[in-house]
Amino acid sequence: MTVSKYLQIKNFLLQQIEQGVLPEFALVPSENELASKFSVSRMTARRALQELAEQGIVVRNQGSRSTVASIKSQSSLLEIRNIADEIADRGHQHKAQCVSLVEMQATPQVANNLGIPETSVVFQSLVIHRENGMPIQVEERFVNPIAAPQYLQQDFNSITTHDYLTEIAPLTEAEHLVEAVLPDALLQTLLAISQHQPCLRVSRRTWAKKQMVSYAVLTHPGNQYRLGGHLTFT
Amino acid sequence: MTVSKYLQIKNFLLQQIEQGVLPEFALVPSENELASKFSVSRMTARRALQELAEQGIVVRNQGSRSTVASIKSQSSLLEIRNIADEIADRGHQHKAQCVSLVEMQATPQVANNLGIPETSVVFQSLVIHRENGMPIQVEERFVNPIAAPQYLQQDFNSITTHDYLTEIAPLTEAEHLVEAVLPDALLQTLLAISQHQPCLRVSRRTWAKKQMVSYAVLTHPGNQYRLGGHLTFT
DNA sequence: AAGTGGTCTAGACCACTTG
DNA sequence: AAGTGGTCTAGACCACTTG
Repeated sequence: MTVSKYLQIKNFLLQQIEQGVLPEFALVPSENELASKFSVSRMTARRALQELAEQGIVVRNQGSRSTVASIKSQSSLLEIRNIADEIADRGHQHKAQCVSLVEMQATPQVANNLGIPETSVVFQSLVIHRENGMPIQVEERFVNPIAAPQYLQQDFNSITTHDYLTEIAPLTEAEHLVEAVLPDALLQTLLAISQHQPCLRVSRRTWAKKQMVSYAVLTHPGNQYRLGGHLTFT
Repeated sequence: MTVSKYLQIKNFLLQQIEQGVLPEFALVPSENELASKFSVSRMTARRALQELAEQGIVVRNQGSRSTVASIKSQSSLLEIRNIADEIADRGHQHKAQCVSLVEMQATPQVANNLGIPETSVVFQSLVIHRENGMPIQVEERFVNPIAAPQYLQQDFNSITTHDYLTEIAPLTEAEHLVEAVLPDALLQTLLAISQHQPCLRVSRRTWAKKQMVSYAVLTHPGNQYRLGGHLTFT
């Protein structure tokens, strides 16, 4: 499988940005420069820049040069995305660290969110996601044992919970709740932030067919993470 | 100002979909058909389809024809809702208080978000929304004077900015950014909260047809407001 | 085999910003 | 005046799904 030319250029630029060769607000090579450097037509070089612009990574300036956008992260509310893919798309390195993976008695809140009896046991995982080493999400997830009986046997340092769950049971439905919260002591430690740093929390319930699979509480430092969405009305 | 060809094609297709000529899952004209119908090169027709695909309005199927996307996946999350309607739906009383309504020089940030020259003037409104007397949203809105020339003459204590703007120019598109922030001094006063109370901020840009209409920064006390969404996958 | 979308070329003219 | 990004053309070859 050969990588298409525009993707090669895109990845080259992403790498330059990631490595700091092209810092925030730096001038990006022009379409013509990229075309000649990569022995490619201008339309192909253009496509690489265009897609980076759509992802909010570079800013196009008609009449003058494109620049590297401000670093703040952005992700789409419209898609259920794997945090690992999101980070990879930004050309950054993702690492997941599984802090705990246990079976526990469902609390009333958890049982309610998973739609199971209060007497049930559930699986619980706590994973820290890092982007280039910086903690960007603490993922606390409660899983319905009926939907994923082998959950406790997985290694969530090497596969994300999201990937594992979609593999064994494709998602058919999801529900979100987004709110701003202050971090408790545990979150302060895990995210390496102060008690007054606001956090963006996404609580997500997912279904496969009609069965509820998991309830996840995803907490992000407010200064590191944003959610974006684009809507078109007909 | 003439409208570019790919936009003409895009708008034509949007209209067909809107009017039900092309319902959910219908086959969309191929790139070649559009090219010949509009006397345009295939690359130009392609661009129209490509952008519709990026917006999730059509689905591209390599080797076979593009189709109109399922309605569910389009109208998914973060509806554009009027805060007044939302509060009314909860059976509560809504009151809006217009704090200021002025013409101002666009700051670079505002000009950028409205897609207008930095030398332009814009209209700015600042409105507090209350639910049963409790402040629940501070709405700071910047409006493109070209899109809403009579904006300054309205009474935003009795009609919401949202209602007024949708009345004079139906929304066709919106873009959101959601983040967690700490309130500045003004917000602390207006929302009656402390400096350490996290807030949920939604920045929203809206378009009517191809014209950008307004840029709104909506700030809510984190303990009073949540955003919800439900997604179904097909 | 015919049609479709995905990638790509080597040109062109334009509006815009900068020296 | 020179460089930039925005739009557009008329071709090409390919991988893929369909009859």
